[in-house]
Amino acid sequence: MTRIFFVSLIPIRPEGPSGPPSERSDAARNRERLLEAARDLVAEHGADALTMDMLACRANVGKGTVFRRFGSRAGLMMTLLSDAEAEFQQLFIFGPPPLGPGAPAAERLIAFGEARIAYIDRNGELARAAEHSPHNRHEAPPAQLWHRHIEMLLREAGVGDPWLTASFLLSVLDPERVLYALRTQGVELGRLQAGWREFAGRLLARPDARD
Amino acid sequence: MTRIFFVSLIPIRPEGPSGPPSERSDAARNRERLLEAARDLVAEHGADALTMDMLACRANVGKGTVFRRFGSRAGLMMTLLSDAEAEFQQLFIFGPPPLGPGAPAAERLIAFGEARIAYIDRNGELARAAEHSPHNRHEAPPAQLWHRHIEMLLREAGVGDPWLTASFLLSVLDPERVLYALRTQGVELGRLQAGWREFAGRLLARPDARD
DNA sequence: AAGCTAAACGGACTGCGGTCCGCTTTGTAT
DNA sequence: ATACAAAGCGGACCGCAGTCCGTTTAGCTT
Repeated sequence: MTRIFFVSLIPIRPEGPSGPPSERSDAARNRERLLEAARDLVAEHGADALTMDMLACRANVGKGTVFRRFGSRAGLMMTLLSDAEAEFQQLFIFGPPPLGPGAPAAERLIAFGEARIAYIDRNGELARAAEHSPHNRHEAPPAQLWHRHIEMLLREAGVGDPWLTASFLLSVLDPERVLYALRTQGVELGRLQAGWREFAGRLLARPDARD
Repeated sequence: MTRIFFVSLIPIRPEGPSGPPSERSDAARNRERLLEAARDLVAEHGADALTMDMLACRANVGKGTVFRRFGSRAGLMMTLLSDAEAEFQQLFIFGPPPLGPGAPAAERLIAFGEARIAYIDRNGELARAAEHSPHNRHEAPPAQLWHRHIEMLLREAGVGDPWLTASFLLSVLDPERVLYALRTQGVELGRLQAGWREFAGRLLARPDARD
């Protein structure tokens, strides 16, 4: 049985550049200024070093404006990530196997983790900062989508309690943890991915393997 | 081959009540005051609501004193947990099987996770706060001990890259995640433990099962 | 008992994320 | 052109973790 998910694909953030309420011109101008300044600051000093005051100052904008636009520091980081995130989503939902549909669940799960780890290796600091919110946390739209995706794969593979198991697997792929391994512990990207392959492979290994 | 680990068992915190440099009397008095005040505040309002100013005020002590004693908020929480933590350590190192030595690795791992989840259900807020440090994080003595323990079990079970796999499993048992499932998502303790049983069980299932 | 020194003390201060609210700008209705 | 509401703006303000440094005190020495 095929489940159809009504997935809103791109809208990582609720509002696109031109929403129905039609953004006021000064607001649009300020949003551009802020995004440009934020990208510059991240490029120069890294995501962790970016402070909201610094950003407001650089963009010649009041601090209140920054928070009205993005809600929080995490929301800003989310916005900065949205392009990369949308691309990643495309790949595992519509892309070619084994990441996209067409491959067996076990292979798709392995590919998902490998791709996610590579993603974190590239965009990890932003991703980590995007989750560092007192509220939200694991409730951001992308996280929910990953969860549903993995849950579906696990159900396909006949794992009991796929929902909970998906949570477990997402813990392993948490940017905080993955970055800690990559940066602080100095684990090589390849080793991490190989570890995931064995981990996920064992988890979905069918005792009655036959193919 | 049996590996012998020189494990310093109790010292979750570096210094005990009577260290060699012999604590000054006023310092000892203030430490007691602070611990009592901290326990009261946690009992009254929960660990998350405890602020360092509040604690200093309640203990009739300067803020600087609080930080000299515990280093950080996380350090304070660590200290408050040290008794429960030491007890937990005793159980999985010296206690009866299946948690303690004597049972097969797979069973010990399952028991470890179940015990850890129950522990987090009891002391989770403190444990989560104890890890919420900008520095340290996964480097606190207890976490290293758990890691070595799980690593040993995985090696015994013939898992490749036991070190990395142990990191993965500890991600799943992270207080942040477990508490989120228990409190925010409303997952029942029993379901969480059952999920872990299946998860860890699958992971260590030997394809050539014979016993 | 008096003097001395290192340890301990306390609270003002900093930096940061986030909020609030009185003022300004924009787009529209007349 | 003018008036007017609402959306937007900005920066003073708050709470909190953590630091700094001038002052106090415990406990040893003589």
